Amino acid sequence: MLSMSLRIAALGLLAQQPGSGYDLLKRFETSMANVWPATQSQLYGELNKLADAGLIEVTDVGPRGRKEYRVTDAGRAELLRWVTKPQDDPQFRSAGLLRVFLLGEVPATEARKYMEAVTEDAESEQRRLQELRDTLCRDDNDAAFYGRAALEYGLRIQAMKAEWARWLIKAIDERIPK
Amino acid sequence: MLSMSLRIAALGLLAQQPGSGYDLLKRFETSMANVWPATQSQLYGELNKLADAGLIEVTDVGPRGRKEYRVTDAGRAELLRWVTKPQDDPQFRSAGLLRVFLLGEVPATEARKYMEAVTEDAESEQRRLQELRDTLCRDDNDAAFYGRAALEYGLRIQAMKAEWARWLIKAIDERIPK
DNA sequence: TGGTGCATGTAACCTGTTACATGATTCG
DNA sequence: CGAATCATGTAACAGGTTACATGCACCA
Repeated sequence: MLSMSLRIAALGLLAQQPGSGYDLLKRFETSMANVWPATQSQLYGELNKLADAGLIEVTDVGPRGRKEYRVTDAGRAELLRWVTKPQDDPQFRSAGLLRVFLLGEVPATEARKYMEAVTEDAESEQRRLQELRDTLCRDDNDAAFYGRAALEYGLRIQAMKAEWARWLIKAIDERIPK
Repeated sequence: MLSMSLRIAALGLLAQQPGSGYDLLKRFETSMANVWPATQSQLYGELNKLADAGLIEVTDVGPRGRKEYRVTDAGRAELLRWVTKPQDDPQFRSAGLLRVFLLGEVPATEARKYMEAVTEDAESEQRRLQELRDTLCRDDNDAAFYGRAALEYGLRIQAMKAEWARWLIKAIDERIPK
């Protein structure tokens, strides 16, 4: 019962704006995907659990059994509690970094090739996030403000990653003579 | 059956140097913990699966049932295959970034307080990694070289994170008047 | 009326965590 | 001999992915 980040992600999106599971799913596919991705299956299950726990409630049932959800006061309290108590976050894991860690076990040419791919990937991710930022609304509400802040973090990560990868490639090249 | 990063982490550590599950566990707790953490329970299970799959083999059984493992040729091939084909990596997830994304749903004072904690956390992590780097051996072998490269990545991330957090705090302060 | 999109749900499976469980060896 | 450490394992559960399954509503 630790962590529960998906639970919070769904709760938080509903706090920003009410909607159905289907609506939420769209928002997960766009903005939230870069921060905490979730599948359709998982999301619908979580919404039912949130409703059972009284953190959200169904305000309306529309066509095709569409359930309109809204956060409750208890839900807002839980959200505040989670945001201000960053105790039980899941540990950092990176398959990309694991690869780097093990790069010594493959031929140097393969290692270099991998790092080149990392550079290109970081650069293309950077472009993708730049485009995303340009298409974003210029709203001055809180959600848009912090959304842009999270996006800025992603941009800085990719810039750093590309720079680091180029630095490592140079170091590999200087080592090869040995 | 996708991803399998723990499987590779264990295989890779054994490729760097043979040893028992217990030996491996120690290496997971120290160096590998920063890249791909694993629990004792998970590791022993994975070692048996790797042996069943013929990617590693038991070369010796010592006191207390200690099993000495070593990678096989098939294991080395699998390692090379995984490193050079970064297709099925698990998606990026960050509880910290999720918090930032949802910071608009809590009072501004709480949001600011959280970002201050982020700054401090990044700075202390940076110090921890600096200390780790200083205690590391100066070996010039491949494993040490790429281990330091991964560590450098962590250092740059923390530096970037601290800088970004300070930038965001400034932006929050400039927004408060509204 | 037929296709696309809306809308939700279930089942099987894999990964990862926590807790429990057991016993041998070494050293003071 | 008792404590710490070496050494491996199992069981229960939570979180996440994939695939399957179903049906309504809207619009051309």
